[in-house]
Amino acid sequence: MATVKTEKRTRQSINREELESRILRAAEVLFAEKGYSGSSMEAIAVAANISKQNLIYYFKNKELLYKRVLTEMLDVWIEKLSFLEKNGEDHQDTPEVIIRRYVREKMQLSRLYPNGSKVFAHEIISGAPMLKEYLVSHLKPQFDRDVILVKTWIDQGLVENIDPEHLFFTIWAATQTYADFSVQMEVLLGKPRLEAEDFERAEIAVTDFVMRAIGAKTKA
Amino acid sequence: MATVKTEKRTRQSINREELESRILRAAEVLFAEKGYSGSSMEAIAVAANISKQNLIYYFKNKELLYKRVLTEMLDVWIEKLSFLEKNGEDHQDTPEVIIRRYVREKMQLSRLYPNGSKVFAHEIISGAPMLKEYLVSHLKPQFDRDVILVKTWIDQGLVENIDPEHLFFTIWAATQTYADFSVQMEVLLGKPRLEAEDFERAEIAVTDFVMRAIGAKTKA
DNA sequence: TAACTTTTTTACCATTTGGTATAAAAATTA
DNA sequence: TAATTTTTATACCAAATGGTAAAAAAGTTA
Repeated sequence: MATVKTEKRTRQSINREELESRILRAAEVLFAEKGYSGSSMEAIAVAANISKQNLIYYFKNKELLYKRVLTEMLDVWIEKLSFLEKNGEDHQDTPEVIIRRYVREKMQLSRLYPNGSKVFAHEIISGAPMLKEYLVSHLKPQFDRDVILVKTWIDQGLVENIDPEHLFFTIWAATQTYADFSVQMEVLLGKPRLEAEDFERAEIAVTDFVMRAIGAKTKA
Repeated sequence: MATVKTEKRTRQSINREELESRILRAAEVLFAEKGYSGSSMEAIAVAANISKQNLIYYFKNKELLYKRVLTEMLDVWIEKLSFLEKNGEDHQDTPEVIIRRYVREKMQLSRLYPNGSKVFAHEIISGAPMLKEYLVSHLKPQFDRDVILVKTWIDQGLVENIDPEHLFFTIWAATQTYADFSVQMEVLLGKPRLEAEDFERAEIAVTDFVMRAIGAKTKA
């Protein structure tokens, strides 16, 4: 579609890219914590260590910046979410192996991109005003295929007669909660931060739940 | 502490109560959709069908109003969350019966108070600035007792050797997601709204997952 | 080095926001 | 009915917000 211009890597273009991603990271943190309305351009600029007007030079308005943060995150996200399909058709992995890997990948997303997850959560809870279209065009087709795959597993007797749609809802909720609701867990576990070992325990626990739920044996 | 004044039920006091709860409902809807910063006093007033200055007469600032919305919701919430403890000690219900009821109650909260759930979710995702203290003082003690109860079940061989803390995290996440992420589900299920039947299916699915996860037999 | 492009800074502004001060109106009580 | 309290409406404001206009500064290229 668009003419791909092979960027010359001048000092300027390098700086620009670096600054752009610095802005995006700063914005992500703020949007995660304060939501869209609660994050001012001024505050984002300060967090990125530039002037507000310079921020506006790079992202000409707040909505554009917000959408960039969202889509940058979804690029990573969706790729992982399509895991099931990709691995299910190519290889001949068992449902257990596939789902086990799927849960692990989702948990890693929560651990590695907690802010992205939170921005996404705020957005969905708010009715997905900026994202609904994307959900319809990108997530739903993939979801439909994944649901069908699980149904074939059920037909083949590979897993219990579970509810495929709600299986996905439960897996997503159970894994994303470790990013979105981390503060609640910190309080309840009496820890200042969720550590790597907490995520490991969580991954084992959630994986075991899901394995038993679909009727697979638990691997010790 | 405070002198309990037995309110005389004049026409004024009745109107006041009715108006106050109308404001709280309107505020809840807005906070759920737009978050704290995204909901202006003006917009809340309009939604409650009064003037902004009149709103301020009833709730002298935004933070106070927000906290009232939160605590009104938590009163309902926490009562249901203490379900386990209450029923576990008094009656001699089996873990299966208790957890089954617990999941059902949580699902009902998502169905009946989706806005409250969303306000709560926004708040926690944002780091619980207004609620952290409450979580420490109210939710944690209760959580600790519930965890101990599950541990005794495990010791008595009544349930599988599950991870109690993460069992609760998973149940909460899997049930609350039907309030908080309803928009995503609507898109994926291709429905304009989640209906009663969706909640029924969801409740069955989630209950089955949890039952299998804890190692109880599924009731047909 | 000169022309040109990209980036940064400075100054400004209209609108929205949460909130105050105050007086008018309505309801309650003595 | 008069005095008092509660509720509502009017006028206003300082601070913050997203954004524009324009020029200075820095970097790139011919």
